[in-house]
Amino acid sequence: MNTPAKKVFLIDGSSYLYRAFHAMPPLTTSTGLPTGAVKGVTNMLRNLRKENPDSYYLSIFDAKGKNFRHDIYKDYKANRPPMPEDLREQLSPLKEICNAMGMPVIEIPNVEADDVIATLAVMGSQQGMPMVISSLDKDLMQLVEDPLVKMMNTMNNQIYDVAGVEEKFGVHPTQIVDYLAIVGDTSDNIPGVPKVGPKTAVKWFSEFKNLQGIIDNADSLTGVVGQNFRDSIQDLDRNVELVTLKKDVDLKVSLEELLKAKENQEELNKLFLSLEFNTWIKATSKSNDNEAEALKINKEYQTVLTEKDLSTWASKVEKSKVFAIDTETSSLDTMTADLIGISIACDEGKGCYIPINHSYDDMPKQLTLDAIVKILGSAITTNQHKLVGQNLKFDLPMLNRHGIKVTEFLGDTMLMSYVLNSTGTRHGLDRMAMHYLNYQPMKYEEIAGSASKQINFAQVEIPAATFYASEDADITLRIYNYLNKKLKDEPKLVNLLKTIEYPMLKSLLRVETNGAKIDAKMLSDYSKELGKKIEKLSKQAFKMAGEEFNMDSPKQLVEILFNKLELPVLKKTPKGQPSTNEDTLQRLAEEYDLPKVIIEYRGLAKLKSTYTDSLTNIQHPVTKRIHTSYQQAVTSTGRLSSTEPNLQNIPIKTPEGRKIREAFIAEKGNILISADYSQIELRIMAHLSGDKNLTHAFNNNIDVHSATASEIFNVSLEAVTPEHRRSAKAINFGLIYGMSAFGLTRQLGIPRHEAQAYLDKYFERYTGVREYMDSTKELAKKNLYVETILGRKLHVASINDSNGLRRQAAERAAINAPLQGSAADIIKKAMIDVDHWIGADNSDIKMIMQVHDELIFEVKKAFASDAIEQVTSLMESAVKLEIPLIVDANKGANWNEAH
DNA sequence: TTTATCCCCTA
DNA sequence: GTAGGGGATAAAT
Repeated sequence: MNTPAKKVFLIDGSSYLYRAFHAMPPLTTSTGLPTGAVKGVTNMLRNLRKENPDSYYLSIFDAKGKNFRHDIYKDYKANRPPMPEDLREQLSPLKEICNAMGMPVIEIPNVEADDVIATLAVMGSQQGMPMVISSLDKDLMQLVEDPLVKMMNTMNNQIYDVAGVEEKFGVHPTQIVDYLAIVGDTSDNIPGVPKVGPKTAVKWFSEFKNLQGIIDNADSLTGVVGQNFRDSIQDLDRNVELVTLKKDVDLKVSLEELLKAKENQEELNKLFLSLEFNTWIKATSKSNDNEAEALKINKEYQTVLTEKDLSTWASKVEKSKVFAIDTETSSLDTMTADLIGISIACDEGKGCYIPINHSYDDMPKQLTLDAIVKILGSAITTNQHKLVGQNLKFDLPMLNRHGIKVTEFLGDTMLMSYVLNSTGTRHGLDRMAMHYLNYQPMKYEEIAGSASKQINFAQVEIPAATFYASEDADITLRIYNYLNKKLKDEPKLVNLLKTIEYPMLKSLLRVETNGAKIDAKMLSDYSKELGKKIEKLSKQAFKMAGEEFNMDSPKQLVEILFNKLELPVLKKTPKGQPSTNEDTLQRLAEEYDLPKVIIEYRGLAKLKSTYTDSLTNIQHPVTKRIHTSYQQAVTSTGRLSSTEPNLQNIPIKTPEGRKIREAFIAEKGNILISADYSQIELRIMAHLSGDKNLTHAFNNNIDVHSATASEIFNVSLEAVTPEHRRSAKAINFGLIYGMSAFGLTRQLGIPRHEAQAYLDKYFERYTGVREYMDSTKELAKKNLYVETILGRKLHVASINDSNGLRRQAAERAAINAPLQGSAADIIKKAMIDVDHWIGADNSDIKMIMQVHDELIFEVKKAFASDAIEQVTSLMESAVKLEIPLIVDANKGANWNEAH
């Protein structure tokens, strides 16, 4: 061999598969096939090969069957639990990937992977090839005695040569076998000498060189460990034999043959496709019809600067079956932002950008907005039923404000993706492009910079803007086409989009635009008041602590409470730090004073920072109102979420907190109305389960918690005490959350067996509920999703997870999802109906907020009674259930009064 | 400047 | 026990 030898990597497949299985989240394909471990190992292999491109790779797996070690020692590996089912399922996909990557799989029946690796290492080394064993198994360290053999932990890139082994174990690789024979190996169930661990073993080896040396001097070993060693001598030969790797396994194939393997990209693409590792699919030179081909569509993006080109695109819009549109703007505030440009795509791979308001030196002349509205705007308006976009809740107001009237549309890719699988990916354009098209579009930061260096889109040069904006429209169109195909098999979801999500988008637009009026003066006064109280409390706290510290810092608080003042640590955070949360402080407050002050401080500091200060800050400069942004494609269950600010977590529990609600007011001559569904999730539970007792309570307008208390405690409805009712309420709530006796114990502060007795009694009386919960779990396990009353599919990925904790969490989520999700469906339907009734530009009544089961309106005082009647009626009849839906509605000068 | 952690507000 | 958003601090970059 004259050419320098290439390295050969020996991959210990099983070892990595196990490690990845525990390290990776429990991913599955859309059909439920577990893929987390395969993904983890494949990723590792890809990285390894990237680092070492000019090398050979062999993958060694454990094969079926017992081996000679089981004959020597019947308990060999006897402590190994069987491979979890969802790991076993990943074994053969991984082997296929290894083969396709040109890392041929070697498994020899009745031979352990370690012995195969040892054999290969010797074969390679004899031919002068550097061998790298990629494994986590310390048995293999013995092979490093060969100067051509090294070990590598590919998870952290640590390399073990002779020095590395000595550093890690304190012994030379030639001593590893003896070392393991003494110390033992728990993973293989090989018992070492009792009480002898690494420290003692290393000490002995440094003194007596090897196992024989130690045995020869056994009598001189002192103490219990010395005696233990003398007692164990008869087992040590066996241990040595177990630990020593076999280096002469008959592989039936030569190393040369194995090293001829080549990667097969087409095969690999097929595997990646079936495992849904879409981002790894790579185009092959040979044309075929897999998804990767989408990448090779040529991009033809045009800048439109003349009326002639504009007309051409207007007629393309007219002739197209579907076109995607995207707007570029000067800010994210649709009420004030300037329109910087519009991009359009009518065919995949082809798009245009029409700059309108770019502003920089040496800029080409742009078309006027007037011309654009006249030529293109009318084409868009008359063809709006073919318009698709990504998050049209943003683009529609931008277009409308600038004279391009769009009230209808064909589709919104964000919502299409959301209804298909709310949790499959996030539903931003970039993430969807990666997920569905395996394509990474240009990022906004790439052309506009990021953070403090970010420039306005108007300053982006038109050629760069053309590429970025056209690509967004193009990608939107491609994603639309892709998802539209997927929706062909999902008529219920199409219906959900058309009857709920799309109308909801338009209603939300109006709600957001309406905004809520706040009393900024009152908030800032309250903020000052809170500020004073907070200052007083912190001074008090500093005095008690004997020093000043940052009370907002849990870390510093731990230092004061538990180190300086030596209060007992009752609870730790997940990361191991002593917990200082309210629950813990409350318990400490029984004995100590400082925790009490901190609790009070925290409560007020929260109100000030999160509510009084930030609400005043976020008041809109023009309207002076609060315009939240409702996120329609974020939650797993179908609920909305609210951001900037979050109007769905305004305090209500404490009097201090409720003062924040008093700041939500109405314009002069107006009044607020709040209408909320009563017990909606429990009612849905009654409807879905058909449980007789629950249904009876709701049909006869009986207080449901009292009814439950009466059933559980065996007393008449009249005899239910407040304490009974409180317990029953906790159970009813827990039910919705898929509770366990453990959770109830914590909630009610009662012993576990008592909580269990309540639950048993509950399910005895409400058999329909029990059956519903069981069948929901079963369905979830079978389908990997559950459904809401309007047919929304909610996927529960971990429902068959081998990890008990994860699986149970998924089961609880599966029970909760149809209840929470159906409630979300119902209020969305109600919002659409109410919004429809209100109509456009109605100054008598405006819908201004949604808080999951509550709608808030601002109405003319004279119209309040009519409004309450109409809103109540529309909400109660939003859907027809087996039990009535009840809405409580109230009016008031502010939100606190109205609620 | 971004990311993680802890805490706390809602239905 | 379910589902969210977000502020402040401290560490990582």
